[in-house]
Amino acid sequence: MTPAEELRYLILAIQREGNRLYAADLRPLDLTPSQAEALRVLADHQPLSMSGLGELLVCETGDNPSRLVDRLVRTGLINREPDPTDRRHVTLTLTPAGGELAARVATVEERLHHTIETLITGQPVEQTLALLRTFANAFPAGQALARRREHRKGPPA
Amino acid sequence: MTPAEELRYLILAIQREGNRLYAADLRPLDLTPSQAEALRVLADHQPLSMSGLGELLVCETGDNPSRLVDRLVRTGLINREPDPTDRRHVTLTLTPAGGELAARVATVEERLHHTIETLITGQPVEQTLALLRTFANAFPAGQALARRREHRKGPPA
DNA sequence: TGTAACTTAATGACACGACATCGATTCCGG
DNA sequence: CCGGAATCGATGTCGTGTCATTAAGTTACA
Repeated sequence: MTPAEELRYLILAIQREGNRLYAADLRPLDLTPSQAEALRVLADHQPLSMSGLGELLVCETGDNPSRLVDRLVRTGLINREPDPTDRRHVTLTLTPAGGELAARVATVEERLHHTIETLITGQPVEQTLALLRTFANAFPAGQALARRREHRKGPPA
Repeated sequence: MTPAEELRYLILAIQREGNRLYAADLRPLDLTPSQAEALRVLADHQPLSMSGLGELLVCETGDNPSRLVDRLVRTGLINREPDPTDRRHVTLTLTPAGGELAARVATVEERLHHTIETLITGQPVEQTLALLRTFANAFPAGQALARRREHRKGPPA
């Protein structure tokens, strides 16, 4: 197995299993991992338009997260209001319930990250991150991450 | 952002984008990445039962890949026959068309792996793989990978 | 032997994730 | 001011991916 192939399958396997673990931890909150990510991003960057949210999500690459938002609106976690200045846009904000749940998501994430850290301590973490970063930056989803690191709020000007 | 959190999102982002690239390369063959993986695994390990295939797939963790196999049977790429010695089992093999397509998948994968290698040359690949391996081996999907490395054919005895 | 535990594959349900398309709205060039 | 191009969000469709359940078959043990 070449390094490239092994890397490919390792990343697939880890993503899947990590997602399952994360989903299990989120089940008491009645949230999926994607929904949790949307809440966390909104908590940090609201208000956002639909595509503005899409640019900050690592899941749901490229497309509008309309349906993801739909469910969160239906469950009363997100407000979706038309933007009076440009009626093509919508304005997304967290409801009070959404804010509370976002905080609980943060707690769940802390636990998950703690688990991850115990798995990788003593390992060459920095080298790994460096490699994955250059890898990810070649792609849009990686750039979504970079955007979130910058804590940018407005549209790309 | 802690190393754990960054690692989590990097892996998610890379998996998504890699999957999109791979899917685009597979589109001329009318195959999805999961279907391609099933064909490749069968090419290397046939005949397999349904759950035997499931144990070797990195996608479709845990559960039986019945529906995945369904489509490949319907498109004439896989034979699914009852096992006369134990009628709970099915025996999965590639049809001639499936074998040809598996070979073409191998070509597509070579191209993909070449692309990956140009992205990671000059990077600490070995350290990265080591970290991800220990990470993955904590989980079933990672163990599927290990099983495939061993070229094992029979059930776990 | 008879039946309870287990294994295997299939299926129902639900939420993504990706692609394509559509209708409404806004922008821009003339 | 008008009309085409561009933008935004919604939606149709398809194939997963996961959990739960079910039905059929086999095994193990009293």
